[in-house]
Amino acid sequence: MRSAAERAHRTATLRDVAALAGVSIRTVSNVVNGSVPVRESTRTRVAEAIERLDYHPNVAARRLRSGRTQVIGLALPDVTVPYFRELADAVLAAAWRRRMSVVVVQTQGDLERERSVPSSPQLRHVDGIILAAVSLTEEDFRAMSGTAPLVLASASVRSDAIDSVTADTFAAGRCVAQHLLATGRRRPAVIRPGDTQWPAEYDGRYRGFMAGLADAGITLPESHIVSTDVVAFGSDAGALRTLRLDLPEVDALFALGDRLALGALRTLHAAGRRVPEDLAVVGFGNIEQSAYSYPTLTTVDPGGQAIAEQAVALIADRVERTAAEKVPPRRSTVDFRLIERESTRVTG
Amino acid sequence: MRSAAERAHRTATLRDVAALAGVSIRTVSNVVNGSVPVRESTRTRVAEAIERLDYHPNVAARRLRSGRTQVIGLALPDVTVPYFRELADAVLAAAWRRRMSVVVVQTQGDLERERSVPSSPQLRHVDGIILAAVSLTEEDFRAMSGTAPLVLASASVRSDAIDSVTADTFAAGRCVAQHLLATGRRRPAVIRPGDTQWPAEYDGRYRGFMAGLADAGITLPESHIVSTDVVAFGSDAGALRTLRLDLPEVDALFALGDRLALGALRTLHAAGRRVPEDLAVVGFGNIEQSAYSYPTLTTVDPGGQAIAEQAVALIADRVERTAAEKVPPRRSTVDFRLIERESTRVTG
DNA sequence: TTGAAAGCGCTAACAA
DNA sequence: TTGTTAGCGCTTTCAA
Repeated sequence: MRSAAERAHRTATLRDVAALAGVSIRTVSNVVNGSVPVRESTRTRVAEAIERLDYHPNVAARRLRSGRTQVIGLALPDVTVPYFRELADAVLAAAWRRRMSVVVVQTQGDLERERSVPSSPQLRHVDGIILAAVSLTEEDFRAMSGTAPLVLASASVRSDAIDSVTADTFAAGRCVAQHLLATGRRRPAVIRPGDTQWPAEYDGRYRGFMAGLADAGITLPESHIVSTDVVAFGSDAGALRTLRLDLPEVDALFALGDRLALGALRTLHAAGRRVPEDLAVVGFGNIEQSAYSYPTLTTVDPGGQAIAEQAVALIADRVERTAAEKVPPRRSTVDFRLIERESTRVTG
Repeated sequence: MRSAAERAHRTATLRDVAALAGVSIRTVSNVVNGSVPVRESTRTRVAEAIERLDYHPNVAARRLRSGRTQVIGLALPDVTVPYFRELADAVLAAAWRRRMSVVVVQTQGDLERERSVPSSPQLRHVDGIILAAVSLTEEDFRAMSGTAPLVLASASVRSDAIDSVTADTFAAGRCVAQHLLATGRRRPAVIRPGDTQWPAEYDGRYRGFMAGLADAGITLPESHIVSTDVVAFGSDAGALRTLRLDLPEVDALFALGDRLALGALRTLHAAGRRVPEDLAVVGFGNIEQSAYSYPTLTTVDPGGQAIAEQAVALIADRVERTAAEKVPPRRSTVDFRLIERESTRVTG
């Protein structure tokens, strides 16, 4: 049985092209792959035959021989979560530019599923895998090293055992603290996701923020560290209660994620507290909506675009080199940017 | 050179397993595929050998022989757009359950890119393609029929030429009208995306709504049909201006998409018009945020989950049947649901 | 029920 | 610069 995509008209093979062009299949292969010089006149003749027969290389055969697929895997928690959705978008775009296909697999951030990514049957035929892990630890990464080319691409999770590209979320968190302090805020609070799900994802920015405050001699009281559930948080009543933002002395709020920040904005508005006049708010992620909220949200752009771009480049590079070449794990850090918008604007 | 995923330890092949089990490769193949009965004792021996060698079938070789890949393609405008993101999520989940991989390709809703989907190199090796088209017309679909198994899976776009699964958006639009009328509203307005980009996507629900109003003898004046840009709409100032919702007589608003509706909600709130007291608002899409807005949004769930599930089932079925079997195009309609929330609640 | 063997279409080593 | 050819690992026909 022929491939599904090829049923219609029996597809042309190298052999057909060779016959039509009056050369050997070797020559056709050379023309197609451009790996070996071919005389111009021959090339033209072959090209014509290819054109005429609408020849397309059979990927499976090529793969069977060469081991390359031009397919990469992208494993992430869930395309529904803003940060990962935007990572997916960027990876897809970067891969497209390089004429590679992307197989997407969702892990739901589940530890077991993340662990089994490199051995997943769904990813068995890929050249390399971009893994946006949120639950794995260094131990897991060590176990994974030495398998297929693998690049870690979360904003926060990095490793010494395998390639990783991340944002320096610690520095970003510290930068948020500095920004808040620089605009005259002195009594900040933090909102973080309560479900300890995906702790690694939020840890860096949290510690960075605390460090930034500590630099200025500020320590947060327990009551100014609020934990809440990201999703439930969306419902305003719940958020208001959770937030206890009746705390009147708080003059700045760092929400560890944009969704959290957006929820806070709504809640504060409903509660009659003015942003940024009474209270500055900063998020993290620079998701699309953050530019359209009321007021628009100051946030950190963790450089998802750049992370994606680099991750794809790293994979491509690893794949390029043959098994022989041992390249030690590389760690690459992408620049974050603090996007200043209305929610922290200095007023009157 | 070996496949990337297989470099580590030279992977076992059928031959290795056969040697270890003391049978021919034919028998091992039979055990692996379960296609032909195998004596129980033989089966056990082979299974042990497989286990011991950690044998995994080589997908490329299998594909080269059989033409199947267990990979399907998903082509959609952009994983960043709520409806398509949720479609992607559902397709990924459905495919995962069937142990299939999904290659995702973004078209940006661009006509040319949608047209070239079936012949795209990125999708050359898939068994079938789920296409969420927004710009193609019946003519394009006809041109595509007869190539790889292909299923159309937008909420609105259907075809006579190829398999399609959609929601009955016309009925849904009409249902919205009925709901609004049933709750006592008499002077509705519509907001639709102004950029005529992806017209097909919005056409059904729009016409359905109009038909529903017509049933009750209502015709909308021009001034009550507002066009606006989905994204710019997010900025409140822009929206307010665009909306001209100073129109004081309007008591109901049908926004053809949830994002539009959510924007309207914010705008109305800022303008001091109360929802649902002064004005009812209905969206379309049932995107996650619609459940968390203030007030929560009444909207239509076009059954994206079911669409995805069915699309995957249709593809799997098409792939199952060999080329010989001609199955005529099938059209499948999925149930929509009107999700009643606060924004249309009857008050007082 | 099992074995032997013929390719699927391609890449690349070896020859010319 | 080009031709010849040996497989890559698997499925499947034909025989036994």
